[in-house]
Amino acid sequence: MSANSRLTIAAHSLTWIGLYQRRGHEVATSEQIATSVNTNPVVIRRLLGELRGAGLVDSRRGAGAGWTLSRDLAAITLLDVHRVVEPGPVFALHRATPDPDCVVGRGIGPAIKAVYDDVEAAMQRELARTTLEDVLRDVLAAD
Amino acid sequence: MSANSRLTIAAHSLTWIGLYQRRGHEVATSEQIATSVNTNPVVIRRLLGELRGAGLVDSRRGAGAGWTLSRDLAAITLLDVHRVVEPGPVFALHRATPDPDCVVGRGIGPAIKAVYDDVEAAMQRELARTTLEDVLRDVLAAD
DNA sequence: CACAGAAATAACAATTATTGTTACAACAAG
DNA sequence: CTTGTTGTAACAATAATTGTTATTTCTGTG
Repeated sequence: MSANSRLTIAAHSLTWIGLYQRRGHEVATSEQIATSVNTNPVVIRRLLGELRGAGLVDSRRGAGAGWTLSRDLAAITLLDVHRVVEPGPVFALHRATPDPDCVVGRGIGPAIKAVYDDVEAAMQRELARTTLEDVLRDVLAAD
Repeated sequence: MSANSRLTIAAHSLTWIGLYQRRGHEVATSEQIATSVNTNPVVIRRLLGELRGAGLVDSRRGAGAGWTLSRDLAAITLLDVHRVVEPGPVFALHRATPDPDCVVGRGIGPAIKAVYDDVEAAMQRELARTTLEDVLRDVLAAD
């Protein structure tokens, strides 16, 4: 697969909007965000559009339009973002059903899925520990 | 990307070889394994070839050839397998370098990478907790 | 030595996700 | 009405996974 930087780009975008608003601006445009991220504005709009669907950001249209956070940075965890931009499991089970006449073929699916579920849970616990406020703090501290 | 079932197929293959050997057989052919997994033998050979490079299996060529485990199932964790078949991080950073003239552009990479590292570590801890012996036990218990 | 069975390997197509890009429609502030 | 920006569609480029076919290489056995 090509590199999957959706979570990175989404977190970057939200953090940028948060800092921009904190500095007194009303709305951030996808053009501005794209400049900081170094990508195309449409990429930003697509991602932020998904995040809007999850209630993390709002958008205004028309002249003077742009994006605003729906919640404070401190109320958005990386897990919140991850859930939106990376749905679906990290590991897939078999693409085709394994041989039902084989013990291993019959039992391996459920057996390994139990492990995958634990792995996902551990991942989510880690992602939930960090808010975008934490990220912004680290960003500013490193400057 | 297409579904990533490499870890699942690899674990299935190794578990199958382990059970087959435990039942008194010398070597397992990719044809047999492919039947249980329900895929093409070449897919199995490719994966097992990578696992051989990591010292998890051996292969014999010629007539009566096939695959054998290099270690007991109890000495192979899912992390061992994962390391071989899914190298590289779960989350990628930016594809293109973010704007160095922007505070967020400068700092977001290291800030978020620290989180990603913690997530990977948590994932690996979980994967290391399960051996293929555990998997086989669950498989047989469910039968 | 010849044969047969199986791995080793190369090559290709199909599918899919991500990313970047262009173009244009929809919309709202002034 | 003009202008700036989102909303959206459409497309290409890239890349990874998976499946498949075909061919070569190796080795045990008769």
